[in-house]
Amino acid sequence: MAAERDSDVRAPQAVSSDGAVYETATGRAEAHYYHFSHDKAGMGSVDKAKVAAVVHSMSEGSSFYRNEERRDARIQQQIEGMRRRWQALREGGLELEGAAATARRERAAMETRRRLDRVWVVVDMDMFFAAVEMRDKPELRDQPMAVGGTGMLSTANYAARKFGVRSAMPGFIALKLCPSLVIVRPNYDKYKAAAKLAKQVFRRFDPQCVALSLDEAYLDVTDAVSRKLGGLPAAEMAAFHEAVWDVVAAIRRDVSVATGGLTCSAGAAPNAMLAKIASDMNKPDGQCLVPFDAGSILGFVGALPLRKLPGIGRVSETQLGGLGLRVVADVRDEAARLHCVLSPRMATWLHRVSLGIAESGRSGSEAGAQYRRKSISLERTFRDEGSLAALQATVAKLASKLSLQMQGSKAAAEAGSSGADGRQAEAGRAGSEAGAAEDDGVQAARPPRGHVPGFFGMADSDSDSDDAGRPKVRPAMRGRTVTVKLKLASFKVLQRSATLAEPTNSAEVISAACKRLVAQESERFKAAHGGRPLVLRLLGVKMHGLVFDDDVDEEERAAAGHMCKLDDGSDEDDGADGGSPERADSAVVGQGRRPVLRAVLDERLRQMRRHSQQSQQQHPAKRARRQPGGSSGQRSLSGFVSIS
DNA sequence: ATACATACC
DNA sequence: CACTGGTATGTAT
Repeated sequence: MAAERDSDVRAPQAVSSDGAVYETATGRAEAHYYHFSHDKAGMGSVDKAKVAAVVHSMSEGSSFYRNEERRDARIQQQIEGMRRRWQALREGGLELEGAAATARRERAAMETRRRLDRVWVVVDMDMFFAAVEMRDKPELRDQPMAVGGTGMLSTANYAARKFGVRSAMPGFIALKLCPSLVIVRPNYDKYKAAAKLAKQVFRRFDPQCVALSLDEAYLDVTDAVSRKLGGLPAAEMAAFHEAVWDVVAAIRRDVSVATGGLTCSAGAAPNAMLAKIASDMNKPDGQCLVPFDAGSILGFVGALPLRKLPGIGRVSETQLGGLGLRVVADVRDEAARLHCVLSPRMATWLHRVSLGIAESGRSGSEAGAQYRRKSISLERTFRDEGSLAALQATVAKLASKLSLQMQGSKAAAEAGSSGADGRQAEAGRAGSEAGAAEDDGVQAARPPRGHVPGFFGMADSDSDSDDAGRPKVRPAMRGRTVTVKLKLASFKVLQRSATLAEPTNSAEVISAACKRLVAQESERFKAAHGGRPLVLRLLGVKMHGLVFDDDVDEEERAAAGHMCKLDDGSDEDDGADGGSPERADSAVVGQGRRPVLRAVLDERLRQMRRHSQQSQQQHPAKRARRQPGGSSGQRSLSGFVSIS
């Protein structure tokens, strides 16, 4: 989480090639838009050692903590293996020389693909949930507060952060750190309403903007910047940067006005990855512009701690740290060696992002590609339970709930409150924000679709209409593979899956399959543990291998004897158009149609995550992934700016 | 195809 | 009191 800086009237800044922040000549625009300043403290004044001690004392000896220790031990072991390989690489050795050649070729090819002709902006609402609560209850404003429950927090305001309270922190630990902390239960409807207002602003700057979560959006503002430049060739880079700066300031100002004073932070850059990183650098209530030239970009990314890269989480950071790599420039310098120690994908991905290169086009969506979810799941945490009958009852409930969601909006609507289960309306969802600092980690990223109010205590997670008020159609789907997730009382997680002969969304079929898997595992556990029962703290049911009813192919249409033409070209999440469920980056389906919103979102997710993950075994970290070729047909700014 | 692990919000 | 929930994807087997 970017160190919180004070926020009032920050001069426009950009980062120069050495990673330092410089001022542009564009101070005025935001000077009068931004007013209040959260005290700069943020986490800056937190006594980290003390916080760590408290957190540790609260966790020590718990099942959770013991599980974490096992996990850490495993990771450390992997790192040992990596380190040995790393050190065994000899200068001048065959392997390393070969890798060096690969890395050189790779870099040259990547530089070829660098694009500086699109302007991306990532907007991130500041401590979103908490900000909404504070806006609506002034008495909370000067009070340390967080949104969530005693189990888990979603987000905390800055007063609370001073005590070390963070997103994704269990509420009971937060209360130890800050006894006066006020924990407010989430009011998702309010957050959604606020997000909707913000989105209306985003749409004015980019009609195809994508909301990645309630509190975060991605915008391609290239056209808005062009307009700002009024068609005049902004031969000067400074004038171009100023225009970008002003557009971002305008977005933030308008969001604040539209939402009744909520603030946001934003980053602008030639690609979404850089914009995302930049959005975190001047929060809260600030913005950061990454200059549109390769030299500055290399300096900017090079100085970043690896953890700042979307896709590098706690584990990858630790692994790379074990090799002595701390900032992005380190991996750039060690690209060859990394090719010898990491999986090819991970190595290539790291190399590419270390150069600040990422997809900058709108890709798939522009060709009318359609987003289709790959899986749908529900899971539930409960008190340790060792009775198989009780566990199976939960499985049945999850299965029927999932079945309902898979049957689309009609089924969900008809189900009404029957699915009830009001009793478990507990904490519902809470924190987010894996691990480290980062933004505000408002999680509720994507409300489960077809969610029936009340089941998990998240009332009305999805409204019946989209942002434009059109009725939302949630397509029915079936899945071929069912997976049950079991979290033991020890926090160890197991998963067992089975592929069915036919795709289904029947509650009975799903339930039966899941129960069988759970029963099997229960037996296996008893056999292996001298008859001790399998005690769980969580059960989950997931389906993948999905086929959508509105996504049938030609033969099916013919056989069904009707046209499944549901898509009107609107940006419905799941309009039908016969697109395949896979990526269709190059599929030129429906040229003139508006891209499906979700497809764009999917694109963003890919760009940011594609690279995450890694796996333990031998290869420590993430992977890489080549992006589909840059999309064409986009207006370029090259007429306005000289691109180096 | 299955299992596990990581990441993101 | 008490360490979430949902989706995606990489890697290994």
